Amino acid sequence: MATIKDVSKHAGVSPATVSRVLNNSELVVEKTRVKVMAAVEALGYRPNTLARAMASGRSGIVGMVVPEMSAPIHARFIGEAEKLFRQHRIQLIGASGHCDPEQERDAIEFLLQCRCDALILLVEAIDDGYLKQLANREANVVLLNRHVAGLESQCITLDNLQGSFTGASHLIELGHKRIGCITGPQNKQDARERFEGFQQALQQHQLIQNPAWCVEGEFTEASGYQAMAKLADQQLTAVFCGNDEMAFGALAYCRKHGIAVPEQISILGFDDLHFASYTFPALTTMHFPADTMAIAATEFLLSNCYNIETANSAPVMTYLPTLVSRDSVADISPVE
Amino acid sequence: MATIKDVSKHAGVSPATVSRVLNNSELVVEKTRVKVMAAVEALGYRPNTLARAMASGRSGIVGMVVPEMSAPIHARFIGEAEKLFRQHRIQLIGASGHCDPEQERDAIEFLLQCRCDALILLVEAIDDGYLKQLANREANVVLLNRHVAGLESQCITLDNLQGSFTGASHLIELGHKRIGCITGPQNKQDARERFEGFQQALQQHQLIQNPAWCVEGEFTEASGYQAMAKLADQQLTAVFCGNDEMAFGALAYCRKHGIAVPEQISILGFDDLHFASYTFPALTTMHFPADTMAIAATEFLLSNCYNIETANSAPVMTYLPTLVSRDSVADISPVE
DNA sequence: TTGTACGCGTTATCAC
DNA sequence: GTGATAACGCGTACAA
Repeated sequence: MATIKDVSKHAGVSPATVSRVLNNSELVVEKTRVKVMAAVEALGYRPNTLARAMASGRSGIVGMVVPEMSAPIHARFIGEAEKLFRQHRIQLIGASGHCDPEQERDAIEFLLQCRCDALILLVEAIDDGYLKQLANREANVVLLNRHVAGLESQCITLDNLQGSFTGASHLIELGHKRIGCITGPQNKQDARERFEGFQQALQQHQLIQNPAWCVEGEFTEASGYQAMAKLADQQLTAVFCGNDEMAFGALAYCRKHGIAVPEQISILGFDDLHFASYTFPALTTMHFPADTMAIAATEFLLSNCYNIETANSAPVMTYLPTLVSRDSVADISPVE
Repeated sequence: MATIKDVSKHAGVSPATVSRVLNNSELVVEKTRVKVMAAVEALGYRPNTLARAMASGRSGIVGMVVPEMSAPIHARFIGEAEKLFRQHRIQLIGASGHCDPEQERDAIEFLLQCRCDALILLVEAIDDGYLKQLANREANVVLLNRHVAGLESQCITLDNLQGSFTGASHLIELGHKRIGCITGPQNKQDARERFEGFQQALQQHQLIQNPAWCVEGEFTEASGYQAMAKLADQQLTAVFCGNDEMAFGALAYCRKHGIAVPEQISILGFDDLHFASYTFPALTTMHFPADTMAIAATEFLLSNCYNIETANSAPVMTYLPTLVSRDSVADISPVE
């Protein structure tokens, strides 16, 4: 593959001049520029990003760690960020952390070796201390969906507590009193927050909180299905699910066992996955603005790390889930 | 960040020796190796992947282009490949082509500038000529889901035609005679192949092929929904869908309009997305082994580009979709 | 077994 | 405006 030297010889100028032309330096006379561009064309020259990074001290690479690249919600994060970054000729590289402290750490170390200019981290298992040290000494870091004390200005988070509070309140307003809950794994922060918001809503309305009505799932359909099996004979009128996938599982259980949703039982999800509108009944759920948050993280770095000002260079750092009403929740409040 | 020179000074050896230790060269005495490793630890040294790539002429980067990184099926491709590559300390970087020739080309050029050692391409719009030239001159290339004459040995494809033939035949064997079809966009190769297989199956069983029974969709739920609207009054007993997403749309239409699936009409999908088992009724569909194919592509490159032999270094290049029977297709064959 | 010196392809800092 | 030249951090012949 042709190098900058090849181009310079072909054009009869110095490598430095070629570099200037390629980097849109003003200090190049039109005639020279044309000559150089012609040589670039003729040789099919492609600047070497690696060499460029070495020389300039900027890699033009942003790394991103998500739990699982193949999970729909994470794919959305990556997809949106990649699209926006590439418009600015910045390469996003992804790595998966699998919610395991060692694997997350390994992923981060790996990205650091690639000399990423910045890191977008959606990590759950790794400890705060490591992240703080990372942010202070090693790299430009944005934390997604995680709150670390001292790093507030770099955390883009979803207000899970407020979101599930809103969701549970919606159920209550519709007349539901016997409300069950399928929570996510309680070793995860977001699952805990979502459970907490649910509990607070019930508490505020002085509703019964029966431990038998709360089952811990694993954020998967299968676990939602099994959780619903345990909840089925508790005479509940509604079930609040920690995420959509468990809600899908719960829905599947109800269909399988002839429990009509929402006539016999209402089901509320959380995340608003793409498929939520195609279940039967279509899932009422709390919308998680993943796209918006991915874009916010991207714009934050574009501005803070690359000095590129975008339409929205001071992105909002905390997002609120909004209720998306579909067909899986019934209004059972007494008729006036 | 510490460099190899810093480490060498700290350890009191030459940079070359540090390099040897880091690359597991045999020519290092144990005592030296310990000294060096201690220095590495002490300084928190991380080898610079970029510099390493420059010096060795190997970037250790594989690029991958998919139509849309946020689409579930593509996310699966990327996720699987990344997982396997990273075990071998190879970085996968993804870019989206959006099914547009210019954007696909741009994505490829961009990856080439990053000096990827190899490219995994899931591109639909770009022309064969460009790909051939690329494969012959520029890089190690694997084509996913695309057959290019002359590049057979580097194409990992799904036998769409055989798959839809199998699917349609299944419908026919179950007694269906009035079978409609919602095809994907006919400017896409896979959509055409799937339609072709469908037609061949009908032809072989001498069934009617009414043009009014075939509607072209766009591989999206919305288009499947609309297509089903056109098909609803054609007295069909089954509809073959070019992919699952359109089948989801068709399912949604049926529910909305009180058409019972599969009692009144059977629906068959194609792809076997994760979500297919959670629709109502659960979707009968043709399984697209995306995970397996992604792993095949990865192993192919591991072997052919990095000389790393894996469990399965001579992967199968053509895959056959298999029928996954769920609940959306009814047996209406006359009782014997 | 270890050290020296050069090259990888580019940018940046000087002179001219 | 343009051209030498020295970095950037590492791998690797070659020498010792």
